[in-house]
Amino acid sequence: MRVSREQAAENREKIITIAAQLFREKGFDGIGVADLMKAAGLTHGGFYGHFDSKEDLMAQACERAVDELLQAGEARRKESNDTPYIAFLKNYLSICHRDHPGAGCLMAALGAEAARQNPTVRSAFTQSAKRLVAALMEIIPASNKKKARENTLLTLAMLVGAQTIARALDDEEASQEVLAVVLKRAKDIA
Amino acid sequence: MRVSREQAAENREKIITIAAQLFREKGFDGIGVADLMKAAGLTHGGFYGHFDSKEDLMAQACERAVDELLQAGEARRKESNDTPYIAFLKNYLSICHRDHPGAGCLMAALGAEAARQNPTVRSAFTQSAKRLVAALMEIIPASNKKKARENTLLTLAMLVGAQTIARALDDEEASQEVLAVVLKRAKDIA
DNA sequence: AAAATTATATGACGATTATCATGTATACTG
DNA sequence: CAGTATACATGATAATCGTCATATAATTTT
Repeated sequence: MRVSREQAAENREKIITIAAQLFREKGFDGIGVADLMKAAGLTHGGFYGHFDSKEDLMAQACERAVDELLQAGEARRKESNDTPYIAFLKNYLSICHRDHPGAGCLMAALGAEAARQNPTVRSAFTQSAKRLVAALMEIIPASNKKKARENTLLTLAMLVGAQTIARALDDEEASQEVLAVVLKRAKDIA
Repeated sequence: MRVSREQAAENREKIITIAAQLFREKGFDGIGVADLMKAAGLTHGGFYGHFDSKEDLMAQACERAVDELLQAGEARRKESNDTPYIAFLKNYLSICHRDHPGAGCLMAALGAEAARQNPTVRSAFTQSAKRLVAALMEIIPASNKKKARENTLLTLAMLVGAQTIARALDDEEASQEVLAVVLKRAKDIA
């Protein structure tokens, strides 16, 4: 019933990765510790050997989610004909992103819930958000640094709101309309 | 233990109003039926005499939340020197709105969670969202109807995203920066 | 005024939750 | 290789959840 130190570390990483996915899919309250561990191929008992609490995991899962986002963005940039910024917009506002929140933007999936969490989780979320902003600033077109920051915050707000609304709407046509309108107009903003 | 027909109807309205507030403050999962009833001055037992289920109440609370929003918007419009559209922007992007989600925008508070609810709740949320869009279209500046709709969807996305981010951030300065930048630039969009 | 109806209170149900205690098999350490 | 440490499994804990059954008191209805 004991595994190697190395295997234990892998298990820990897997729990965080699975949590980063399932929290985004189902919300912090939508998935329990036991189901999380089962999804990682373990039982619930070992959880508190790895983490202080569920909230401890929530904080780490926020950072992990952004890790993946930045890494995936880097990969996509190389296989696209568009500029990095246009590629980012197209991907963020895609129907694929709308339908797979578990692999998507942390802020769109968990922003509203994060606002109600304890200081540890909020702090981890804020740090992760700042890393996202910093990464977006690198690829956004702007005449100077001040404008770049403005453009970044404005664009991010548009994108987060667009996915929040598109995901909530029951009406497929209206949902796609939101994504399409924001994509069209976002290109002109920056 | 029984009240008049009229009093019972008032109680029912009160439960919906309280729910519309507390759901936006704490999330659908963040407040239980018993606490909801207690906040309305009742005990939990009578709940199922008024509603089929918690989800039934969630659906009705969405509609109520938008009722209040439109009504409050109407009232504010009369006591402002700004145009209705500018007044709306200033109010939506205010720190007051950020700090009081229970009296604020349904989509910013519950959009992400609504996407994971059952068809009844999603349908009620969608209808409520469409009423919001229709109301915003009436006051937004645009050269024609098509542009008005585009401007509305774009602006709404910006606003919902801005509040989602501003509420989530632990950093007061960064939070206010998001609201300020979006306000400044939103004025030019439409 | 008597009878029927019903809105609410009390209390309980099973299910689910986060967390913790213990046991055990195995990896590390000497 | 012997002994210790520990990662995980099993199982239990108390708390909370949505929901429902029953009792009761007061309103409607007749």
